[in-house]
Amino acid sequence: MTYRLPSLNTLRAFEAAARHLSFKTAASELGVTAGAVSQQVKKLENSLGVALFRRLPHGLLLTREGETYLPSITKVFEDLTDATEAIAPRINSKKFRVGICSQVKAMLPENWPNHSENLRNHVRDWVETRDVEKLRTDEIDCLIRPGGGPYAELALVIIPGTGSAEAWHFVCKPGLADCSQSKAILQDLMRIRSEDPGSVHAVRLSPGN
Amino acid sequence: MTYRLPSLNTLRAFEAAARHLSFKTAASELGVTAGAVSQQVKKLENSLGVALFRRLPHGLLLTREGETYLPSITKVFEDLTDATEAIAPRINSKKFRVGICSQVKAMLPENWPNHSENLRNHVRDWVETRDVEKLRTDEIDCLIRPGGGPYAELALVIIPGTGSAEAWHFVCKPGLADCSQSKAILQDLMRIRSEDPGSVHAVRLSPGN
DNA sequence: CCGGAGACTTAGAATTACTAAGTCTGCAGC
DNA sequence: GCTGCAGACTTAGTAATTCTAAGTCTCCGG
Repeated sequence: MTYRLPSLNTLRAFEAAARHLSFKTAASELGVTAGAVSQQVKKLENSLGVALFRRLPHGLLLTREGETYLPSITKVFEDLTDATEAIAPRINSKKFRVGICSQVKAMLPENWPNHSENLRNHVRDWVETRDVEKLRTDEIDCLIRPGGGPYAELALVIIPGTGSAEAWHFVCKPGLADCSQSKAILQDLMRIRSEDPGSVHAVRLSPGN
Repeated sequence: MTYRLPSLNTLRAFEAAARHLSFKTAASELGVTAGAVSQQVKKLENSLGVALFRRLPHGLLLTREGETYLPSITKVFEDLTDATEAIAPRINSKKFRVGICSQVKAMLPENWPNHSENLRNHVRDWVETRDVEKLRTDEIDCLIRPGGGPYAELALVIIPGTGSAEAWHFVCKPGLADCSQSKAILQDLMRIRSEDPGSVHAVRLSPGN
């Protein structure tokens, strides 16, 4: 029962690239650079010993093997998604209800979170609050506010301010800290806080800080 | 079409641990330490927000969610294996025919490669040869011999000797260098060459050296 | 003959996974 | 009741992988 499998990372890269027939577009879907996708796909092709794409100067074509492989891989990802949602529905399919302190809300774009398609996919709505208790009662899934805490039993990610601006705290249940919804929201907050995005990094702390 | 997926590494750890109901046994199947499996499973549980195991002092039990998840995950791995074998049959299902130079053979255990279950799973048989040409004619899948080369168009992994012992060369087609068969064989050779395994590392070179 | 788009390559940085060593808990044998 | 053992857990440090950034190449269109 020892499976010999290519790594999921390389398969995701392949699947996205094959759907778009473009490393660049795939990269933006996956939130990485085109070089990363290129490397992952090459790694997959090496491990299989089979070329999946024909590289053209302006895009990609699937080889016969790639053409055969794509639908199977897509189905595997769908099955995996279904299986995962069956046991952890909230995490995987539900959009977040976001609590935002008014002070922070004032610094977000007018139409947040509807300014970005990606964010709309991850956020159901938001309520103005700074009450951590609403996390425990499940009224909200995450909370964004200026400092505070400690947040025993909750996960905290600190979003530093640029210059003298105050840091923000992103708080949620520990199981939600690494899910895609949290990541999308954090990424957007980071972007908003810094037009020099290279210089600011969120600081992630363990639960209970 | 953006899937939200747990990482394959964590799923493999879960699947093996769930089948064996033991991190330790799973670890030995996967060729890592029990701590690594424990960490991976915990990471998966965190990302799902659901406990998959109940930890007992002397073993594991699946939770209801784990019980539900296991068969789906097993099936996903099987489907993935099938899909992969359909486009790259040789790499994924066939056992290797190994070429070994007599000089090296003399330094292997009497019953190599039948001394280890893992190795038996990856090696069909071996022939005494040092002829690189047999790789190109597909009579063998990999070749183990003392130095030599260059091996244009072939992949080479160098297995250093301890002390003054001569290094060995593991040569195969580029597409085969990273497959599980090669890995299993290399791992075993490394182990044989050093009872102080921490001090020796195979050196992997690009094709064409 | 340029300029742009997209794929490729590479070094180095960032992230992730693994090991090693030590802790804790309960069972089995004395 | 001790003592030894087995297996899971934790943590710090290391190893391996993945990603980015920056630069290259090739072809197409103007």
